[in-house]
Amino acid sequence: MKKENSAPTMKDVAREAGVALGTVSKVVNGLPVGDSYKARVEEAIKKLNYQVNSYAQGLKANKTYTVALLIPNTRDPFFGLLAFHINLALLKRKYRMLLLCTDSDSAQEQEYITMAQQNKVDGIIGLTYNPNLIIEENTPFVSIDRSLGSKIPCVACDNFAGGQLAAEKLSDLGCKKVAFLRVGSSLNNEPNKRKAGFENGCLSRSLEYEMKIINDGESFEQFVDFLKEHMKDGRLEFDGIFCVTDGLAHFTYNQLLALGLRVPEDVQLIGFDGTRYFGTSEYICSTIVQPVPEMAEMCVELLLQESMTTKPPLVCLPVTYAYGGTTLEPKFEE
Amino acid sequence: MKKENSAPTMKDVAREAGVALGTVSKVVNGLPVGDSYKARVEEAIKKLNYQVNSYAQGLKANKTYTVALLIPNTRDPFFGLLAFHINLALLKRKYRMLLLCTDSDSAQEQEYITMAQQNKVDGIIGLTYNPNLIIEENTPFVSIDRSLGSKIPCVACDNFAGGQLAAEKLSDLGCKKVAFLRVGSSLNNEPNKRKAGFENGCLSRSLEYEMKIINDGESFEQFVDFLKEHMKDGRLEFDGIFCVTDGLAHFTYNQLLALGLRVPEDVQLIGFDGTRYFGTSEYICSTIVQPVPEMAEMCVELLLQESMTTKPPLVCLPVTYAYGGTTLEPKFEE
DNA sequence: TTGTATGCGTTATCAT
DNA sequence: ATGATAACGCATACAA
Repeated sequence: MKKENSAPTMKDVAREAGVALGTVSKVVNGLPVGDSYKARVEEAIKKLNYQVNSYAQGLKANKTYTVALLIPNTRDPFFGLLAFHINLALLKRKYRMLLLCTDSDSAQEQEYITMAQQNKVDGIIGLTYNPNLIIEENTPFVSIDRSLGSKIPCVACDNFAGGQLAAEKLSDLGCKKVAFLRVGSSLNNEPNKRKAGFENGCLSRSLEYEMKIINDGESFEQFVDFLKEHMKDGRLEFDGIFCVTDGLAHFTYNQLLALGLRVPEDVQLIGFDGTRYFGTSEYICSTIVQPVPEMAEMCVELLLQESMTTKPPLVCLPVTYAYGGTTLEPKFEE
Repeated sequence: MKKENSAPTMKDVAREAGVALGTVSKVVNGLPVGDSYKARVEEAIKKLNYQVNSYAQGLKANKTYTVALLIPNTRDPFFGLLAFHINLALLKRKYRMLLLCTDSDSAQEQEYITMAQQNKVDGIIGLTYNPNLIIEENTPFVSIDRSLGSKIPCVACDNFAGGQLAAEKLSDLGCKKVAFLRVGSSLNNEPNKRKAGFENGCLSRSLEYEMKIINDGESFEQFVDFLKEHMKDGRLEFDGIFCVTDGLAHFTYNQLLALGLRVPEDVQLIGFDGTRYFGTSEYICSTIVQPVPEMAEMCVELLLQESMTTKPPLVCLPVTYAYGGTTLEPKFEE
């Protein structure tokens, strides 16, 4: 009577059923076993309410069916959506997910990677910002939105095409002079390509444009100043603005209203990400939508695909444009 | 040469350092060891890049430092915020969190509880809807927003006080006749108390009120019909509306505008939850704010508090009112 | 087909 | 203080 209240083990089941330990293991794992034995074992399992200990299983198999997700938080709508779909994709495959919110702390990112490896996870999916991340070779890793070297696959939406699409849409909707507002990351990550795509789109449409780029951590007030500088006689020089994220678009929307401008009549506004009210309602603004479910599936697929000898270093998934009230209605298009 | 690429084990470290297995264990766990031995072991650990296998640890200790969180999703802002703070609270205590999004599927809820127990988690925190959930006694459980029996602590905000506060605020802000809009859950959960609190508040202030309650899954169109029925000569009979969630408040806001009404000038609107744009910006509407960080801390505290012999069956945390543009500004108050 | 024995990586109890 | 050894719960190769 070593442990009164502890959960029953295979040994307990074997004793209860009057069979050997190995037999129980076989029944549990669906290996061929005599019918009468099988029945007795199953009865004992039910009686004792036995459940296999997956920690012990993992110890044997050196496989844990667990994947860690490193992400800044689940409070930002984009991150929350991403975490949700990655969770579903993993659970669908009978994998468990360890959530590690880094709270945008680079030191935490490194620490949690170590923690994940101690947990002997089968792989790690990470949306990280630490520029000096050290990834051990022995744990499969998939990065989101940022390349971590050619050996580690990176999954992102097609940010360049998204920027381009934004420019083309603004042009299609009748804009003559547009602006690009961006909070720049010093990191060399995929979302940075939105700028190049936008410029490319403007050039191909001969659309006049200007850009205002501030650094991460700097005050958004600079955008307000920028807008004010381009006001003349109560009118803004721009009739279209592309913001690098929906969050910035929302901020800009409020500023434009405060300046007495109408959106979309005076200025049209396009954001990026595809953020919706309450996760599922309307879009908060007209936006370039990231294919989050597909990105999640791709991350999981790439991570668990053992057979792939050479994994693609960068996968870009297609984006779409969605109307969200801050551009002229589709029916107004030519 | 059994496993070429596998992670190094304690045995490998012992061999490398030329000491016994037990000595390595002591060094790792900070138990007294001779200085020269300690140095050698630490050097070997660094050289081999050794990391303890917490699965094996858990097997021995029958403790895994892992907690499972059952939640419908992380896409809804409230759930995303809650998951984030629970994750932080657990990580702060060196606990790991298994995320199990149920996608509002009752069958999944039960299945994931079983899965969590197989994983030998040290406890489960659950925000669930399955009316017939079976919780094994042997795993500590804390429920959010719904009582699961006197043996299982339930953590929630003070929903009754929140409803009451909403009524009082509307009264303070000058409302004469108000309405309560609610999507009812057939479940006997805590948020249902918002209704009773609101009624109580209206009565204590002698505030005239009416209620429109639809069942979960029914169309929101019924609310639109309700509003239209109470329109007379382009004016609404109500000058204040309390919605059971911010999501419903947002929907109602749009409907009111479509009916040609001004918010907050013609009708003031208060929601519930404290939802913010992008998780951290302004409130989406005037709202009763749930103390999410405190609720998260309380859940974790109650779950891990071994010493408590008798845990409280229900803990209600205080709510606050926040201005969010759909009520008259505070300065307008008397 | 069924039972037995060994090992997975760690901790803890022993002697030494 | 240090080293050997048993045990945690399970899977499996092997013996019966």
